[in-house]
Amino acid sequence: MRERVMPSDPERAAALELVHRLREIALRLELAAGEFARTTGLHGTDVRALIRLLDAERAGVEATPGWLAGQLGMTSQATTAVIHRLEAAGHVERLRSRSDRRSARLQVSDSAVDLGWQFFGPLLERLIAVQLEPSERAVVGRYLDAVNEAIG
Amino acid sequence: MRERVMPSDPERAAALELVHRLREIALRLELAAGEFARTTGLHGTDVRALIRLLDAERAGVEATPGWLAGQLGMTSQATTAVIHRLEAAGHVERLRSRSDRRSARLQVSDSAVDLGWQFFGPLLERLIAVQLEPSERAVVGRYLDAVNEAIG
DNA sequence: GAGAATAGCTCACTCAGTGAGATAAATTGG
DNA sequence: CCAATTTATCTCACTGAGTGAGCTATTCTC
Repeated sequence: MRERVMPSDPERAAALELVHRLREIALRLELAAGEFARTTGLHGTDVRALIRLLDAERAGVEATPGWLAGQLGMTSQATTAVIHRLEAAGHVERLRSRSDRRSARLQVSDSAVDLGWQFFGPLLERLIAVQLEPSERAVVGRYLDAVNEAIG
Repeated sequence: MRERVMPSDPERAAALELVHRLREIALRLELAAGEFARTTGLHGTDVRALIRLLDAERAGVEATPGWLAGQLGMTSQATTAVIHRLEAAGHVERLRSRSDRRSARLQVSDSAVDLGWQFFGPLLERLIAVQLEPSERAVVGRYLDAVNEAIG
């Protein structure tokens, strides 16, 4: 190797630039969630839990307390507390699981969905409004998929 | 309007799909930061602070406690505590600000940079390794820029 | 069916983050 | 140029989110 290839490589620098932009987006989404938490009086963790529960519903996955704990990277006890708070606020219902009577099925209430839509709706609309040609969208989609795979 | 245009619009659905992938990336980056925190014995907030400080350095911005508080969306007191912890761990140095003697200049130590590189280096390499044609990279770059603008 | 594993919970505790308020330096108005 | 105000940060006392230990109920395994 006659010279430092990597850091001076313009291809590499350009790729790094994309990663920085992705991180910037991640940061801003996090701050937006934090702002939502403040305006609704919820805690940051509670908001993250709600989002994960909504994602589970969308994906058709049965959300249990244990599953949620894994998603949040927290202990089951802390997750129990989160669920209690969300339940008290009327955002989540704890239903019996049919398959396992030790477990519970967590269901997000309509009011919580409405609340989230009220706050994130406009943001989501702006994001969706970013127009791309179908071919461009395919390129972006492939890139995001590759990134997701690289992280996971 | 004869039918629900928006939800059934395939363009819209495809755009939404991209947003979901972005959110997935944001979530995974967050979890990676959490894992880094656990392995290093730092707190999640401390890691976020370190990352922001490194970003500031890269951007040539002078990082003060007040600036950091804003970046973290936290009070100045909590930020003082974060800085104390990072200082005690030897990850940050508090230097005098030349322009304002009330304020401090926060500098990340080399050891912290090394530590971060050790953990995030491999991840970053995998992300950079996602190969794109220059034209594709331009498309992705434009999309990410547009998304960033839409969030901010 | 006995023993092990699993899902979730309660209890007691720790410490991260907040509100109130202090200090010190910079800025502004007369 | 000095008093009043604002700004940047810090200390103190407190709250409550998250953890570890350990319990109960149910399911799995042999």
